[in-house]
Amino acid sequence: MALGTTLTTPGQGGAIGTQGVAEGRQPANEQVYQTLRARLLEGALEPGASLTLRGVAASLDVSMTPAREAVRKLVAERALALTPSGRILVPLPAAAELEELFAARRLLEPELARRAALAARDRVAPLLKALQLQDDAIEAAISAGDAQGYVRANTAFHATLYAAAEAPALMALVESIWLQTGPTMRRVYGMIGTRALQDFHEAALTALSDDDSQALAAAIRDDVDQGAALAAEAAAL
Amino acid sequence: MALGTTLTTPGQGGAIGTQGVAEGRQPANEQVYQTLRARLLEGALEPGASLTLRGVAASLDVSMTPAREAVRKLVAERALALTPSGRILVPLPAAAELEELFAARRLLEPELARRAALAARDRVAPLLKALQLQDDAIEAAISAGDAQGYVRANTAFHATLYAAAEAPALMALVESIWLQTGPTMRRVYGMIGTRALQDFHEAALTALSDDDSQALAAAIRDDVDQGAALAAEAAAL
DNA sequence: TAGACGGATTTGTGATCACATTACTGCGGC
DNA sequence: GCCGCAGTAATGTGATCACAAATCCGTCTA
Repeated sequence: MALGTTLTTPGQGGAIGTQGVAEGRQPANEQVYQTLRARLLEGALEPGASLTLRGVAASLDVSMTPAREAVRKLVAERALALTPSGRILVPLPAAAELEELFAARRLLEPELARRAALAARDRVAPLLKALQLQDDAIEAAISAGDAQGYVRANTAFHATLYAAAEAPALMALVESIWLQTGPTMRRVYGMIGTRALQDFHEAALTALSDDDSQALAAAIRDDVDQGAALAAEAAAL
Repeated sequence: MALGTTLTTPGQGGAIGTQGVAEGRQPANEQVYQTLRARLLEGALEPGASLTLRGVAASLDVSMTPAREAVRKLVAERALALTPSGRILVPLPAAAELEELFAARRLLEPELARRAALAARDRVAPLLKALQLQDDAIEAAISAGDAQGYVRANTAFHATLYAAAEAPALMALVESIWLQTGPTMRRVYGMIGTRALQDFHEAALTALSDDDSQALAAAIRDDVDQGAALAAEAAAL
C-alpha cells in the first residue's frame, strides 16, 4: 500500500496494544522534551538564545538522537524556531505575533474556563482548593519579585482550571500558545516587576464557587486581556 | 551554560545566518513531512490506519531518519498518534474531541476571516478571483462526488482566505486543527456523499467584496457550524 | 581603524547498526 | 470451536559515523 500504510481492519486485531516502553520508564527523548518544555514555559530560556543538538544532548547526558527528536517536537509546536540554515533558537516573537497569540488565548481560554465550570460542577470543592493553592504561590512570587516563579505559578493556575474541562484537543492548542509566549512573558514580567497586577483570579474563584460559568469566562478573559496589555506595553519599550 | 544554550549577545553576531540547505533544496525530512501532511489534510489516510517508519521511508525512498522526523513532527501536531508502545497510527478522534476541534475552529476562523477582510482591503480583487477559482473546484468536486477532492478544495479555499490575514501564529493553530479533522471529514463527506451542502462560500465572497468583515466572519462561522453538524451527524451513525 | 578574506571549527542532516520490546503466526490443549 | 502459548518476525529507540554547509576567528589590506 502507498506510503507504507497498513489499514488495521476493524475488529481484526484492531486493538491498540501496549507495546513499547517497559512500564513507567519514559523514553529519553521524552525526558529531554519535558525538560526543555518546562524551561520554555517558565521563561528560563531567553528569547533569541540559541541551542545546539550536541549541547542539549551533552547537558542531559543522552546521545544526539533524542535531543533531535525533542527539539524538532518543540519546533513543531513553534516553541523553538529554526533559522533557514537549521540553527535552533528560542524565538523572539514579533509584536504582531504576540498580539495574535493573545487574541487566540482570548478566544480559547474563556471557552475552556466555561467548560471547566460546567464539567466540574459536582466536584468544585477540591478544584477550588487546588486553585487557591496555586493562587497563593502566585502571590508569593509577586511578593518576592520572582518573575520566573510568577510565570510558572500563573501557568499552573490556568492549567489546573482548564484540566477540569477535560478537553484535551483544546488544551493542546492553548498549551502550544503558552509555549510560544512563555519566554517573552518572563521577560515582560521581569521588566515591569510584576507590579500593579489586578487580581482576576479572585473573581474567577468566586465565579467558580458560584457555579457561574459566564462570570468565570469573563474573569479569564479579563486576565488574558491584562496579559496582552502588558505584553503590548513592554513591546513598545 | 545550562542545557547547552548560548545567548547570542544582541549586536554581536546576532544576525540570523543563512546556513543550511543549498538554496531552494529542501531537506528530505521536509519532503516526507509535506507528503504525509497533504495526505492527512485531504483525508487520503484512513483513521485507524497504521504507519511504520520503515514503510514510510521505503515508500519515499529515504532512510529511516527523515521518516522519523516527519512522523514525530506530525505527532506533535496531533495529526498522527502514538500508541503507548510507540506504534504510529492515524488517529480516530472520539466524538468529544471532534466537537472540541470544531469549537476551536468556530472561535478562531471567523477571527481569521475578519482579519483577512481588513488586511486585504486594498487588494480585494485578486483575492476574490483566487477564491472564486477554489470555489469552482469545490463545486466540481461536489458534482463529481469526489469526497477527497472536496476536502482538499475546501481546505484550499479557507487557507487562501486566511492567508490574506497575514497572521502566521493564528494560521498555524488552525492548520493544526485541520490536520486533526482531515481524515475524519474525508470519511464524513464520503458517507453523506457531499449532499445538501448549503453554500456559505458564496455569502463569504459577497461579504468580502462588500468590505464587510463582520458578515464575512459570520459566513465563515456558519460554514464551520455546518461542518460541525455534519461531523456530529456522521459520528452518530 | 574598518572591512574583507581564507581556513579551521562547529553544526544539522542523513545513513546504518544493535537492541529491547512487542505484535503476529501457527500449533496444541481444553 | 475457542483460548492460550511458544517461537518468529517486525518495530521503534538510541547510538555512532560521514558529510556538506555555514559560522567563527584571526589575519591581512586599504
